[in-house]
Amino acid sequence: MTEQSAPAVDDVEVDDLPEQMLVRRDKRARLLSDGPHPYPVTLPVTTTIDALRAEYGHLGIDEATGVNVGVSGRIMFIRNTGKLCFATLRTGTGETLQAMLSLAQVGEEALESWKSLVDIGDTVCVEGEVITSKRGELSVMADSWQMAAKALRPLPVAHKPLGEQTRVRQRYIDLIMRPEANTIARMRPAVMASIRSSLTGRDYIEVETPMLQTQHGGAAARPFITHMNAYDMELYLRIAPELFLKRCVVGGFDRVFEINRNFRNEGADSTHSPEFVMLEAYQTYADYNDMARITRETIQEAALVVHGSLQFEHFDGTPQDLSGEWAQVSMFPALSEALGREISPQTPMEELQQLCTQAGIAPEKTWIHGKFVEELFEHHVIPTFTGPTFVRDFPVDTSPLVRDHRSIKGVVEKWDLYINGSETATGYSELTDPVIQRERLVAQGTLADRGDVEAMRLDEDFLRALEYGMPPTGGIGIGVDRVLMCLTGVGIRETILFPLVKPE
RNA sequence: GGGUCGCUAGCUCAAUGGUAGAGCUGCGGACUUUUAAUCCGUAGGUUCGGGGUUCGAGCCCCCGGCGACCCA
Repeated sequence: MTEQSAPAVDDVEVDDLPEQMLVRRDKRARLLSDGPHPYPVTLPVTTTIDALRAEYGHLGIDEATGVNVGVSGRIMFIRNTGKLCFATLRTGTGETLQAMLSLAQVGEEALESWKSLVDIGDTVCVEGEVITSKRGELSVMADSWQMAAKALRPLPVAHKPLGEQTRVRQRYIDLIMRPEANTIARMRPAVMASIRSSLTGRDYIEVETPMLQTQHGGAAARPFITHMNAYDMELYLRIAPELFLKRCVVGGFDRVFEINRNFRNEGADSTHSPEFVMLEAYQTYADYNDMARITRETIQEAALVVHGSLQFEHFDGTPQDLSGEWAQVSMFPALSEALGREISPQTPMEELQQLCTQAGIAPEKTWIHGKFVEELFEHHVIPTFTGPTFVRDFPVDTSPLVRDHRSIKGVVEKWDLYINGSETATGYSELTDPVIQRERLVAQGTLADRGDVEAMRLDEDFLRALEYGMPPTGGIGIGVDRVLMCLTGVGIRETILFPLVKPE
């Protein structure tokens, strides 16, 4: 592209723009030549819409305060009459304030430029007195106005729901238009802070462990693979921080946690995102019962922070009750009851395969005994849950990092927490015997060699760490996105500001 | 992976195989207390992309793209 031809191409592209964008570009040009500047470096802002609402929200009808302010906001609605103009300014929190421009106050020139140059979607700054209108609307009666940011693209109509595509692909529009999007986006950091506070309040230390790993482990999942040029080697984006956090425990962190992103190279749907936020926490001298209690309390404390109650409603009005103790079921007995026949770790594979076929579940070649049991459980039992439920005592062969149950043969001390049918957290009494751990990981390696892309690889350094001795330890993983889902009722892509989407 | 549905103006949506429309937005005009202001006038389209059937395709057929839902 030569310098001579570039402007010509640009001109063609500009000519192709919809009329409304051309109009706004023209208004920008007029602002540049005649003022006020469409993109000023600074403005006489003295307060915020939220602060004005808080301080003067109680005013009655047609009151004057004598207080002069400079305040800025995005124009959501405009109502112009001949000599008096109204605009609804909105701030990021969704709070609004009315700007009023009267001929008597701002003069003919400023009023005319306002009417001809200002559009819905522009961000403007008005200076003037804080008043209420004759209808009681809190307003600033402008002495002058300036442009804060001229919008070159029109906003969607405010009265119709935004299309799903726009919501996800252009979240900034979603945030401008939909208060609910804003609320959810602000709920996430509140929940993150609450979780941190719940754990640090229980003497946990937060650490950060590698996201780029030379071998992936700590969960059964397919990793993303990347390449490091300096060492000319393949690296994996982590699927879990578990093996590093356990190294911390070996090193003397008796209570340790991490909140960060995990990456799993699997499908994306309303409950799965390829990158998601996971809390993992480990506590020495705790078992999976202790960790279940901490999990429940942590989620309950987060709900209290954002809803003020453990009984609240989702955005669609669905009631959610997180109060009290949560139900606990044991996997094999619950499945046996649902199927009306005894299912145990000793049930023959052929019988499980047959049950899957009857249930319309298509087994995959890589499935092992415990996987069949878990699939049957998901199909027959999980849909019957009515509130938050801990599912306890999982098959040993699908949980290679968990210790055997202290009294039941063939299962491990692991639970999964289901809320609204979605796996929200998991907890263990961790396996601390380095010899058994090695045997389990060797078995995983065999599965991987057979083509199970989710199986773990042998992590020699992790085993070496365990061989120095890890005290009895309980561990949990809480899906932060899933917690947000149960607090809001929306899909995982709505809890994430910028979920991965295929390019348009 | 399989099935169903969707993609039309800036936005949200209409349109028996027969002139592509509406509301809001925009533009021009009126209006000094509006609240999605109102009233009058007016502009706005490569119907997701490609191919086919037909006198004629937004619509029917095939291929592809993106998405939603259900199933596995």
